[in-house]
Amino acid sequence: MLGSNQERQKVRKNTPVRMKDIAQDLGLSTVTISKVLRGHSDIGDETRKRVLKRMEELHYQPNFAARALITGRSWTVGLVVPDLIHPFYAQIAKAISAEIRGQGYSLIITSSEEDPELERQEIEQLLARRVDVLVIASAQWTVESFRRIEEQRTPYILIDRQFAGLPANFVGVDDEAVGLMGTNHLIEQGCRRIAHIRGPQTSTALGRLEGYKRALAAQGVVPRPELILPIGLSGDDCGEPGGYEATRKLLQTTPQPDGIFCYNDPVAMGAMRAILDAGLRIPEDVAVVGCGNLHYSNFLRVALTSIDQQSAEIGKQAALLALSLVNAKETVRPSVKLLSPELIVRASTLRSKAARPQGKTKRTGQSEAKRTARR
Amino acid sequence: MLGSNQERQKVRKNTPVRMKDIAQDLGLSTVTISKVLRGHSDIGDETRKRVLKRMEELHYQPNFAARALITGRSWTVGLVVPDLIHPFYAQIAKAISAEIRGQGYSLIITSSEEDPELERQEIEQLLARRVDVLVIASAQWTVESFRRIEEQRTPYILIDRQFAGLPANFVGVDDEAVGLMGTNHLIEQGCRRIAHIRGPQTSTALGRLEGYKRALAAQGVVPRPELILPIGLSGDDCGEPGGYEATRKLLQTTPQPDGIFCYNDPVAMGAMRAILDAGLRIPEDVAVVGCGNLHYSNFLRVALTSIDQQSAEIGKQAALLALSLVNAKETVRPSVKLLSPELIVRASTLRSKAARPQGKTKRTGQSEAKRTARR
DNA sequence: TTGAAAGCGCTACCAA
DNA sequence: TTGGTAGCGCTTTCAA
Repeated sequence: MLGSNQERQKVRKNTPVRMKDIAQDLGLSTVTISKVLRGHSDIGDETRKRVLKRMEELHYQPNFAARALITGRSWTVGLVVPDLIHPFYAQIAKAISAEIRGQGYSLIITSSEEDPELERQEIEQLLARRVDVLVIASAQWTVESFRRIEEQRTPYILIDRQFAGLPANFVGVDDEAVGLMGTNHLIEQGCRRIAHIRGPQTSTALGRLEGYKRALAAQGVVPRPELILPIGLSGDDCGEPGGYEATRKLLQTTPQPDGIFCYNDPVAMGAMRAILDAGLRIPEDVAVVGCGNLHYSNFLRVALTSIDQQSAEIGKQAALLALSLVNAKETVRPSVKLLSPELIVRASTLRSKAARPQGKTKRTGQSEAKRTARR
Repeated sequence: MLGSNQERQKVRKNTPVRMKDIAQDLGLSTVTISKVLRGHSDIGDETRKRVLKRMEELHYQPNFAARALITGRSWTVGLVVPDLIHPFYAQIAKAISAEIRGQGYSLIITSSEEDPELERQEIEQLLARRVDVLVIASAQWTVESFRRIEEQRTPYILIDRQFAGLPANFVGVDDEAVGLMGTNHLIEQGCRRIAHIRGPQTSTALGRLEGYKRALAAQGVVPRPELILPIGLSGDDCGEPGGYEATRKLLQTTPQPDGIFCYNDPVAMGAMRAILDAGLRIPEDVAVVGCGNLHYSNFLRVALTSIDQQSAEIGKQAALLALSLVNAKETVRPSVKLLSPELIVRASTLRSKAARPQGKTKRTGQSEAKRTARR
């Protein structure tokens, strides 16, 4: 046994073990080894055991490239996100990774930096690598990239952001429900003049805006245009500073808004800073709701009520859908999964006992904070 | 032109374009196509142009698997981190990705969830995929996994956490300098009884502790054991709640500490909460320094002074080192890159005008906050 | 139950 | 300057 091993080492120095090596050691053919590896039934029990034993001994690792070449499957999932640092996407990446790991898949992650052109290139690169399936949170404005993917017949799943008129697989939160939920919560807290700081022209932002309007409409309130502001400041940087600027403007309208539903948490943080800077109280004078439930929402000067977007669940569902797509024999028709958002109530909207959470709602204190360490 | 394309499509339906297809179309051999693709010099100008044109037209994409099989290089970098959601690691991942993108490499990312066994499996998986180089922020206690990597002769780089006695490539921040810097800053701010909430038994935590002690020693102060506490609460969860518990204990010692140097930002956040809950002021009664400079440090009830760990720079340096390793003809001897940390002074330590930042130090207000949006 | 032969798409080597 | 030949390590097919 050991003898033949050493022999091999002599001949092939520093090269990984191949099926051929095992076959030669055992006086079998590579075909037999291959079959054992993949659990074929037509192999003698005795032979199977010998082969498995030798594989162990030599730390045999099948060569993915060779396998991919012949099967046409790379056993990789490609993920494209606009920004890996954003906890929302990081969480999705983590969930996908965890879900596919057990099935022998690996995850190639790329970050498009919110740049459509870069995203296009990244997709090309992943297609060239023949990933078995693509999961994309797109920063595109057009659907052109997706046509290219379809040409290559690589299955793909959009997450987070949808495209009207593109019949593609989609997993994301129901953004209209997000808008409804946030606005209704403010109404329940007794807010009467509710403003909205809206996001860019994405399905996400438009959906939330729509939900905001519908919630008001349900109360017979006609949305006042001066209470719907885009995120302040132009350019890419439309987070905290943008929320600050927009809120400064909002506070100058009379009568002042007494509640603000914000496109996302950074914007809400900016809004809160502007409110505090103006000498007003949160939530007594102005209540604030964010979206995203970033994990630090709890540690702000005023803990921020936010709408959780189920990032882990989005990742998980996307992964499951991805696995089903690669295993599908034929092209299946696109499936759309809309997840329900969840309201996390914190201090920024909690006005006295008037608070009466309803529906899918969670109240929480500091104890919820369970995050991280070791760095 | 179009004619031959359609012909091809007839024969090979739904299969990606191969070199062979282009060769046949143009009456050349695959070898010529291959050379054009890789920019070999020994190809006629005329031929090169024709080939490139046809490649365009057919959207030719080289098959990575085939190329990998023959060259033995997979053109992938494997990254293993303990937790993708942690901004520190996310930032590193992003920086590596950006750095290798231009060189034709893709990044396979896996998260070990701080679980050594899972990390071992992930490394095995990546080795089986023949990644060209591994970058690992390890959650291991032993060096066994690394021996396996060395056996396979895959170059690897440790980041963030080091292992004593393991001569491996390393890129990380100088943790002793971190400890020195944080503690010295507190001293400069006039703190006299400086406590330390220490982390687990990793190189990172031990280095910071060492720096803390050295800074005190330089002042002729002998560190008092009752002022050095491990993160409170046992178990995995040693972040914010742990910092809270440890600080509650610290505040019961007499005389009370007037400054706390914390292992990381979550711990510091817990510490601040405990201090405020005890009715004390930050920084007047107790000043607090964290480590990590998580991007929300600015938005806390009291903005947190923190020591930045250069995550982007770590990622970049690791990527450059990785690229140099895959291109190295022979095994090169391990290189160790220790980056200098950077002190970011905020409200949690800024005591009146007594503040006189010195050395590599940055003072900052809200304006520094430049983060994200579109979600 | 086992294995010989063919070939996946590409590149290395050397001859024309 | 161009291309034939010979594989890379594996799976597929089909014959023994």
